[in-house]
Amino acid sequence: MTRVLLADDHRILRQGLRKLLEQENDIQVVGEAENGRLSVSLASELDPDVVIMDVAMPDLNGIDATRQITEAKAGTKVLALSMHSDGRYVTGMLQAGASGYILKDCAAEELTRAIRTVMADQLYVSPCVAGTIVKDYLRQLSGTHVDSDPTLTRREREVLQLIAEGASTSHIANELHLSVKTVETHRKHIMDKLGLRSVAELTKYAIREGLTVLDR
Amino acid sequence: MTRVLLADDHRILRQGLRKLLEQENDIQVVGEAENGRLSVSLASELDPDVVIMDVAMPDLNGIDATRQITEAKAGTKVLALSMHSDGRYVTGMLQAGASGYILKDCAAEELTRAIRTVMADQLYVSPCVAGTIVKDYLRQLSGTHVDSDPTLTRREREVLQLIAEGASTSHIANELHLSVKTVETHRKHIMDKLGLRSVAELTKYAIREGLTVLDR
DNA sequence: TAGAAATTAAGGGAAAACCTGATGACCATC
DNA sequence: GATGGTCATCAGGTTTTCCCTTAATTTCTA
Repeated sequence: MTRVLLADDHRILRQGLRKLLEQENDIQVVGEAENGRLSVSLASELDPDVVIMDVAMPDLNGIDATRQITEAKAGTKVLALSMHSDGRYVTGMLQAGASGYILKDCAAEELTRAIRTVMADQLYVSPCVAGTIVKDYLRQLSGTHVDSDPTLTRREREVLQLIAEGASTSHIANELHLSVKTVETHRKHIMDKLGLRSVAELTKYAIREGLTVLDR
Repeated sequence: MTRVLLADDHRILRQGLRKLLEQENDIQVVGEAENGRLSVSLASELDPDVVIMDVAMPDLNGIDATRQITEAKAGTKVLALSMHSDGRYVTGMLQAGASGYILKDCAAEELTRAIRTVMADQLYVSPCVAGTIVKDYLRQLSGTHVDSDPTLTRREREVLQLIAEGASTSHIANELHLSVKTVETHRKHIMDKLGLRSVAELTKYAIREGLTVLDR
């Protein structure tokens, strides 16, 4: 029996996925998470075989959540379920340790096939996004390995996402169980690394990097 | 028996909704549309009682699709199912003739309740978006006619742009030859009018409104 | 294993935000 | 020509955040 954790910020989608997966007699949904942070703690608590992970989620995005989950327990498979076939999301998720990447545009059969594939220790990537990966791969082969942006640490990305979502310093401190002073330090490091001096600029950077979205 | 047409661009979500709705013995899913244009032609072909309509869809968006459907046949109910609680989407859908508006964040029970409510010729609006509507309504009552950009004054837009470009309060005050206190007041008015609480949110709003750009 | 990077956090002064309140200026309309 | 509205301007006082420096502990890496 494959035990599955669902991580997506839309409850109706989670409930629908649960119904679809419950039809399969070798798959069992053991939990649901409405944001990335919750998915990390539930993954460690429930120890599922597979986490179905949306890429764009509030609080902690799917990429960083995936990294935390796969690093905490290498056996846990993460299957990305995304609206976007954007190359940055795909490579980001796979680099973060995801074992598969499928689109919300796919059929339920593809989802179950993907689950069984990653359970067999193989990668599953939607045909429609595979092209993107190959393109990125070829670009990398051709030597244009551009590392122009300074790399933020995990913690810094986490803090940046919350800043860009409009959270105050004290709110972030609470959320991450840190002192206000620590959050301030992270913010300063982020600004120093990026050469930015305001929340407005940080927000734009976060949007470009896909750490936050423009709605809401 | 209530006959339902599902219009959403994500197949996995449509399949999930279908499974959820099939549990109800007074509801029957008679068709699925993956974009707005298809939903219009399927609505006329299948003549469903209710169309569950995503707001953001390719080809033809949910608002215009709703307008075409309700104009073609007044009896067809449209129930908006959206990721966003943004006021413009909500009012846009309702003005286009939708009988309800619920969020993807809702539970399946809320979806079925909404379907039954609109079938009883009543409006159903998610509690979380009702506030937005009431605010818009009150603003309209108070006399200010609703433009594409409702209530920001010229000065406020000027200040907002500078905020979104990363300028500090004192820099804005200098730039506009104002006191810091005046700039603070403008900022507060902007936030109050838009219902936003942080520079990050203001920045996103400004980007959406084209007041600032994402580059640099 | 030594050095570097990451994460955590404190103190203290400067700056900004937040809340309340207030003054003209302008503008419609009654 | 008095009234009520928004708009634009700003002050005082309180709370919060920002900024700079310093530093301990953990973790990664060469």
